[in-house]
Order: sequence, then structure tokens, then C-alpha cells
Amino acid sequence: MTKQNQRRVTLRDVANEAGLSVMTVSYAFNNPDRVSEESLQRVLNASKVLGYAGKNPWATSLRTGKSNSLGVVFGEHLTYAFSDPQASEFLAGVASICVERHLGLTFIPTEGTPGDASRVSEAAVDGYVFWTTVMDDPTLGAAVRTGRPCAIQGGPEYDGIVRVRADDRAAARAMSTTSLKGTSHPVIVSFSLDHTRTPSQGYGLDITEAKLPVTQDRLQGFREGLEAAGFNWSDVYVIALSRNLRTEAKTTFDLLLKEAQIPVDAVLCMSDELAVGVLETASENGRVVPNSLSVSGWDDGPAAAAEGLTTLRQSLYEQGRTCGQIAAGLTADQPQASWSVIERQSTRR
Amino acid sequence: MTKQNQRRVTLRDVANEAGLSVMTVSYAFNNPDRVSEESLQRVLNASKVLGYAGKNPWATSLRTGKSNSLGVVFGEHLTYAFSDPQASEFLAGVASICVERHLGLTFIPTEGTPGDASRVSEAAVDGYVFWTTVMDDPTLGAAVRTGRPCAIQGGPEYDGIVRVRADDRAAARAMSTTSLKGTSHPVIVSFSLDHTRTPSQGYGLDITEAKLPVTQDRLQGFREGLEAAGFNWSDVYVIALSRNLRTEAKTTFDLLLKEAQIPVDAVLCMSDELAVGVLETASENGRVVPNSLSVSGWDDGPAAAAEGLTTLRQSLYEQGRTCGQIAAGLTADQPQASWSVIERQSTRR
DNA sequence: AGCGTGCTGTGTAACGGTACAGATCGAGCG
DNA sequence: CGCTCGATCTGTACCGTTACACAGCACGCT
Repeated sequence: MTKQNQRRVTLRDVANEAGLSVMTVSYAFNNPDRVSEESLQRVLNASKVLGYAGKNPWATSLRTGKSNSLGVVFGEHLTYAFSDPQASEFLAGVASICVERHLGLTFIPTEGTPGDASRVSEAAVDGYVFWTTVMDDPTLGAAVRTGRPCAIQGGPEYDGIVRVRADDRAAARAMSTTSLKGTSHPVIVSFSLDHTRTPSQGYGLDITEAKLPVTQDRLQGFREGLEAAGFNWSDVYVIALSRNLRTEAKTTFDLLLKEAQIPVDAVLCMSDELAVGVLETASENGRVVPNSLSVSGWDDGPAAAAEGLTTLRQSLYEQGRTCGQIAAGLTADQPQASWSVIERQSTRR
Repeated sequence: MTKQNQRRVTLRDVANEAGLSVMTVSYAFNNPDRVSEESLQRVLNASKVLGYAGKNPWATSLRTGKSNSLGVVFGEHLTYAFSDPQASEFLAGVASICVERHLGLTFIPTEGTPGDASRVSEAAVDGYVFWTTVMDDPTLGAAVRTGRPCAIQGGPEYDGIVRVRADDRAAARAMSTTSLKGTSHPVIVSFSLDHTRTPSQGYGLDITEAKLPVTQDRLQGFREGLEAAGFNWSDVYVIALSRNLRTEAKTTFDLLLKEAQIPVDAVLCMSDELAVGVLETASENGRVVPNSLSVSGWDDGPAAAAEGLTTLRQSLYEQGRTCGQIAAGLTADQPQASWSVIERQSTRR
């Protein structure tokens, strides 16, 4: 063992070993051009001899006020970050910025309890990215109060946090028009996402009841599109699912068809994943898409193209990149993410 | 603005405002039972008045030597963490521990360059988890030298790092036996993973050439199983793919069938994802599975059950949990992860 | 009265780096 | 020869928190 006691080797130890001052050693590591070749070698040598494990990150951060890491506050259970396709795509975008700028990526687990606010404000990060956050989340304020840059995907709107999203309301308006083409007097189901619900609990969700701002915006857009086309919002069953899983959509839609016997003509889904589940259940129940049933998804992920799904294209990856850039302090613009309706075979022409 | 200048509010400021000592304020936050109800209220009140953003994480960590965060060193491009099904499942396991123990999860991006070693040793984490690491990765030594607990999935073996994995060699041995049941004089292709390769470059990989220890172990196991059954290792084409994508497997296998015209009888894949790609290409080329072609996967993920794939079951989620526990310092055991061959319709009985 | 005990509050010295201002010294130059 | 200048090196004061040891003080008990 080269280590004296149990104490970790510090810059000072290296300086002593090398017969140089602490500052020279510090410069040798951070700004090698500023020291002579000979000193540099002596520092490197002394480090090796003592087994110097590198600069203490906390000391450096405390002094410089930076930690070279972005924080992600993930509104749902952290394991979903790696299983939900929407979240994954978004996070890949954030990660791409981290790779480019040599930043760490720190997930700050929260569970929606008030105590989590301090876990956010006391995270060693230089900026925050929020994902699927509910309206009254106390962590938003905690992040803003740190004075570090903050970005949020979707919403809610919050003073001091840059909001990155497509215009969900306009997009939903367009989607409802496309989706109901060639249909008269339809009965419509909207499969929405609202992770504050327990599974299959959300029958008949009212617009204002939705906890996620994105859900609110889209429902509002659906409503406007439908009413402009002469349909009634009261003919729409809004069903909120707690998880973005095709199995959730399948069991719920099956129940709707078999038990509730609702004569549904169109299903507007808020993710491709849910839409694929609806398609599967439809075919199991002998419904022909799009002639006897119109189905639309959201996001235009890989599954949408494979299944011929009409969907709303937006790039969550790009939105992730934008959020990453904002959190890294590279820009402070409030960007408008683009979107477009992609018409495929799951809706009538 | 309640803030005086630009300086961030500190504990000291709160103490002054509350008319108490710094330590009392510190106790009020960390150990409220130790202060009187009245002091507690005064501290809380002063914090609110001054807009105290919470304890400075770097100062706390510097003093206590802990940062309440686990580090993940991800051998591939960080965006794959959110798209590769194997990685995702493993990371979900790590994340579950972080949620349970109230720890952050920090990804430390590396690109395989020597400079990355310092990014690892200077990360503000309490322990390390390694994923898909090549044999001579310098970040391994950097992590060990910090003295913090380290865990690695798969390999390589490294002094001071707990290795979590199934016995890949024995598993591969069993799999090759199962997979070649009812076959005589077969020509075999093994689709392997080796992310240091550029796409489709790895024709005719030699066992010892494989950069990933897991790949080496499995190839070795395949070889032993085949030779024990009287087959020749020289009849096996080992093809290393750089990415765990079904599209990679599809184009490569298509090339093999059409251009190289190799009369392949069995394909042993090192992931379900690759195996599914092989199945798709096989059916496009009119090959009937399992009668004219045996296909096996690895991991028994959701796709394997859906496609009736014979595969090797292991739980990367559980291995992720184990790695997380080790990195969090909750245990130091060298565990043996379990595995079993799951026989389905893609191989002969 | 004297003493131990528990509760509450306080000063000070770290933790391990970096910013900053300045010291030293030999070379170059009029 | 005196002076400036650049290259190199150094001492010290922080950054903001917590560990630790100790100081009052009220209270109950002998």
C-alpha cells in the first residue's frame, strides 16, 4: 500500500512529494501550458507514486460553482425512463447534448412528495430538465430558486422555466379533423395519458381534471376540432390511462367494446404505443380499420410506420436536445417545436 | 428581489436573519429534533424571507464525503442507454435501487479515449456501475483508485470490481446443444455483439479477437458445446455486429443468404433483438423455422415470447439491481446470476 | 446545597480544491 | 547598467457546509 493511513491522497500530498507548491500542481492538471515541462513531469510522477485518484469533484465544484452535469427530474417512476418509448426518445436527445458538451447526466428521483423539493434543489447539477410534470409540482419552484437554468418538456408553464413543446392544442385540432374525415355522427374515444391515475380508473375524464398540461392542451384541441366539424364533445369518451403501455390500451378497449358495448367509430390516442394496442384489440374483435374504425396515434415513432398508423409527428429527440441545450446554458430561447399530421392507412381518406 | 447582490444565500445568511448560530440552522435542517420548536420556526421563516435555495450540495459533499448518487459508466454512446433493450432493462434495475435508496443516478459519458479516465475519477458519485466495457478500458482503474465501490455487468474481470453476470460460457454450451438438436453436419452462424466494430465489418471473428469479455465467453461456450456434440468449430461463421439492432441482423443475414450463399442451418444470436431480425429475414427468404433453420436468441425479453423464440433466459433487471446494491455499498458479495434455456418453436425438438 | 443529566445552543476547525495577486529570475534592449 | 517583460512559481484567502467539543441552564434527585 502506498497510502499512508486511510486518508485519500490530496493535491497537497502530491505537491509535497513533487517538491512544488499546491498551485503549481493545480496548474499542472488544469492548465499544463502554464508550467514548465520539468514540473509537469514531476507532478505526473508524484501522482503516480502516491496513487493520486484525481481532483476531488466536490472541492472543485464548491470553488468554481459548476459541476459539469445536467439534472433530469423525471415525474414518473425512474424505471420508466428506460421502458417508455416516448421518454426514452426524449432522454436520448438530452443525452446527446451531454455527450457533445462533456457533461454528466444526473437523474434525480422524485416521488411527488414535498420532501422531494429539497432533493432537487440540493442536487449537484448545473441545470434542470423536467419531464411529465404535473401542474402543482413543488420541485419546479425548488429548481428555479437555485438560479440555475431550467427547461421543461410539455408543461406546465412556470415562471423561470423555458417550455419546450409543440403546439399541442393546434396539433390536436388538426389531428381530430384528419381522423374523422368521412365519418358522420361518430362516437369517439380518446385514450389519454395521465400518470397520476391508477390503471383503468379514468373513465369520463373532464378536460380540466387532467393533471398533465399536455393532456389538457390536446383534449382542448380535440374538442375545438370536433366542434368546428359539427360534432359534439359530449359524444367523446375520454379515458385516462396511467401508463403508456399497449397492454393497458388493449384491456381497456376490450372492456369498452365487450362490456360497455359503446358503438365507437374513432379512437384518438395520445401515443403510438396506445394506438397499436387499440389496433390489436380491434382486429381481435373483428373490426376493420379504417372502414369500421378510425385509429390515430401520436409521435410517429417506429411502431407507427410499421403499423400504418396515422399519427402526429413530432421529434421528442429534438425536443430533448433543445431542453439539454437550455439546461446547459447554451441558449435561452423559447423555441417552438414543429409538428405535422402523418396520414396513413388507419384513418379514412 | 429579496437577494442582496448576486450572491447566493447561504446558511450563514439565514443564521444572521434568524438571530441564531450557523450550527443551529444546520441542525434545524438536518436534525430538527435537536433544536427547539421556536428556533426551528425562526429558521424556516428566515429561509423563506431570504429565499434560501437549500444547502449547497458541493459543500455538504465535500464535508461529508458522500454525494448520494450512483455513477454509471456506459461503454457505448450514451443515447443507446435509452434505445438498446438490453441496456434499458439493466439500467431499469439500477434505477430501481436508486429510487429505493433515495440516490441520484449519474451517467458519466465516455468515448473510450484516455482522457475519459479523469472524467470517471472526478465524478461526484459514491459508487460505480459499468456496462459493456472492453478489456483494456482505462476507466476501470480510474474508478477503483477512487476507493469507491464498483460493480460491472458481464466483464472484464478487474481487481477491485465486483463482477455480476451469468456463467455465460456454461450457458452458451447449453444453448448450442439445445439449438442443434436434430441437426447433422450443420453450418452455423453466430451473430455476436462487439460494439467496437463498425457495422457489418466483423466477418469471421476469432474468439480471442472479441473485445467484449461476454462475447468471448459465449463463443467459447458455443465451441465447447458444438465440439462435444461432434461438430466442427471451423463450420461456424462468427459475425460481430456493432449495434444491437434487428435491422443490422436483417441486412447482414440477407447478404449472407443471397450473396455469400452460405447453406446455413442454424443461427445462434447473442440477443433476442438480433434473433428477431434473423427470423424476419428467414421468412422473407422462404426459409421455414425450425425445420430448415434453427434460430436462438438471448435474454428472453418480451420479443422472445411473442415470436416463439428459443432463448437463454437471464434477468438483466436483477443484474442491474445487484450492481446498484454493490455500488451503493449495501453488499459486497460476488453473486452468481441465474440462467436457463427456454425452448420454444424456433429450434427443433 | 451539590451533583448528574438532558436539552439546546455555539465557536472553530476542517473538507480539498481554485482565484488572485504577487514574487522571483533570466533574457533582451537601448 | 538599469529597466521592462514574459515565463514560472508561490502564499493565502476563500467557497459553504458539518463534526466535534463544549457551554449554559433547568430539572430532579440525594
